[in-house]
Amino acid sequence: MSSYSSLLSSNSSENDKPEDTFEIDDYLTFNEEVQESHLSGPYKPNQLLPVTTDGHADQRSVNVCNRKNKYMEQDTSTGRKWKVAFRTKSEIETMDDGYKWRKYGKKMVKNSPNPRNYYRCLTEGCSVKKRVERARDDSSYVLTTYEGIHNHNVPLQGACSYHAVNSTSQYHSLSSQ
DNA sequence: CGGGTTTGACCCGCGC
DNA sequence: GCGCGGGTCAAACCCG
Repeated sequence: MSSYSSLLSSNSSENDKPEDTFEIDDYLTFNEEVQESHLSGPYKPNQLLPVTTDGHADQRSVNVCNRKNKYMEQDTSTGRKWKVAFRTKSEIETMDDGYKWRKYGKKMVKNSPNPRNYYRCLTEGCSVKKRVERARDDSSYVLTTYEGIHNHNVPLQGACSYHAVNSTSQYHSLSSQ
């Protein structure tokens, strides 16, 4: 895929070079209150939406995200939230995705030996949050959940250099949590 | 000294 | 009402 940030932006720009991208193991995006009329294809309301399993977002995925972005812009007053979750097999947890984050919390989660870390986007007026934790069943995987849509561009152009290694394509559903 | 992190306390929703 | 678990706050702390 191109960078996560360009995927989320309503007008996806040019693709990054392959060496500037990171291989994701899974990529899920879901909207808590999405209306079926806003989605095409087999997706249903409140359903997790597997976007890609090979580490590259396909055109359908981008279309879904773009549609959802527009939908959210129309309904920010309703409290609808966009969530994007993906899993990477990586040694490091805090990957530089081009945005500036501040850590504001850390919690041990039940039935997991690994803590969950909470981050907030530092850009003023942007309320995007993300949660990072290691998978409870395999600590070599990092689960990252983004909540919200950035209302600004990536502040650090060219900073999206992820080097997660040995990605695989196992399906993983966060709905089991 | 300023900005980011740590960490215990606090808040809130939910199930019983 | 109470306890539990997840999420957030904020003071203390750390570090460049």
